[in-house]
Amino acid sequence: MSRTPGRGNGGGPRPAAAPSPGEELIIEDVARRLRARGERMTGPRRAVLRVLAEQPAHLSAEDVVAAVSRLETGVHRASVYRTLEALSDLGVVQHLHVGHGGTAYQLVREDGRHPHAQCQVCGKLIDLPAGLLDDVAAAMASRHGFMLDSGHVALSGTCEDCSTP
Amino acid sequence: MSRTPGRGNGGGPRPAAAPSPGEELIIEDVARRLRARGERMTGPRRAVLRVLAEQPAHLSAEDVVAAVSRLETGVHRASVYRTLEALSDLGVVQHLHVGHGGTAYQLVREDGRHPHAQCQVCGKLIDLPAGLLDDVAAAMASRHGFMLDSGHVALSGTCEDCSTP
DNA sequence: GTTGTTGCAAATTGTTTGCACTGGT
DNA sequence: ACCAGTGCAAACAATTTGCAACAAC
Repeated sequence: MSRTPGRGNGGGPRPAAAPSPGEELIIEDVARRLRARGERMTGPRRAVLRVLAEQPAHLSAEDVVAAVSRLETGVHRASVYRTLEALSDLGVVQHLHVGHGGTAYQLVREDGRHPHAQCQVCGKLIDLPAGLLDDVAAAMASRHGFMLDSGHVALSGTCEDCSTP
Repeated sequence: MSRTPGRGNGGGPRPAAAPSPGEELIIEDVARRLRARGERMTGPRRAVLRVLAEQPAHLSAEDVVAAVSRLETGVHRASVYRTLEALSDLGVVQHLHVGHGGTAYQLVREDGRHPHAQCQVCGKLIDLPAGLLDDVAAAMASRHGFMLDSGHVALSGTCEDCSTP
C-alpha cells in the first residue's frame, strides 16, 4: 500500500505556532472532558479549538477549514466537519443556522446562548441581547408547550445600513 | 371534463387530473399577474401552484418536485426550482428557512407572513400567531435599527410531544 | 495493544446553470 | 413570430461515509 505522506509525525504536519495561554487552557479543559468520555485530543481537534477560540466572529465550517489549514497543514476537510460535530456533542461548540449561509460555529460561552439576527441583504450577523426573546419563549411555552432554543437559528431581516440609503 | 391530450407528442407529459375550483381560481389569478409582467402561465407552473394549494403543510422543494411528478409526468426538477423562484418574485409564494431541513415553500396567505417554529427533535413545523414577534421587532428596530422579517426563518426548540417523556 | 481518529476519495444531497428546443402569447 | 420557459445534463456547494493506515490512550 502506498505510504501516505503528510500524516503521522516526523515528516508529518507542520507544527502550529504556539497556542496562546488562553487557548492552551481551553484545549486542556476540553481534552479532559474528551478523555472522560473515552475520546481523544488530537492535532486537528486542537487546531479547530484554537481557531474557534481566537476568532471573534461566527465561522462557517468552510471558514474553519480554511483557518485550520492556515494554522496547520494536512488537516482534511472531513476531519474538521467530524471535529465540529464531536465538539458539539461534547457541548463545547454550538452551531447556529443562518437562513442563507448555512451553518455557523462558535465556542459555547459562559453567558450562554444568545439570539442572533442576519441581514438578508448584506449577510451581516449581529448578536442580540440574551433576554430579548424571553417573553416570546414564555408565550410559546404556555400556549404551545414549545421550549424555545433562541440561540439555534438567526432571525432574519434588514440591517440599518441596508435599509437606509 | 377530460382534457384533450391534443398535442400528439409521443412520450409527452400525461395531462393532470382536473384542478379543483379553488385551485382553478388561484391559477387564473396568478396567470393574470404573470402576464401583467410579461411572463407566462405554463404547465409546470400550474402543477406547482396546484401542489402548493392543496397541501396543508410546508413543503421542501424536493417535496414539491415529488408531488408535481405525481400530478404530471415529465416536469423536471430544475423547472420546479425555477418556478418556485419565479413565484416568489411574484409574491405568490414565500419560502421559509428551517434550521435543518433546508427551505420550505408555501403559498402566501392573506393574513400575511406569520412566524414558525420547528422542533429540533422530531422536525415538526408549527405555525405561530402573526403578532407574536411584534414586541421583539419593535425592540430590534429601536435598539439596532434592524427591520425584522419574522416569517423568513423558523424558530427552533423542542415541541411538547418531544419534551415530555 | 486497543480502538478512536484521520486522510483520502467517492458518494450524497440540494440547488443552479448553459444550451438548444418548445410552447404561450 | 418572438422570446419566456422547459428539459436535460452537467456543474456546483456543502456535507457525509467506507476504509485502511495511524496515533492517543
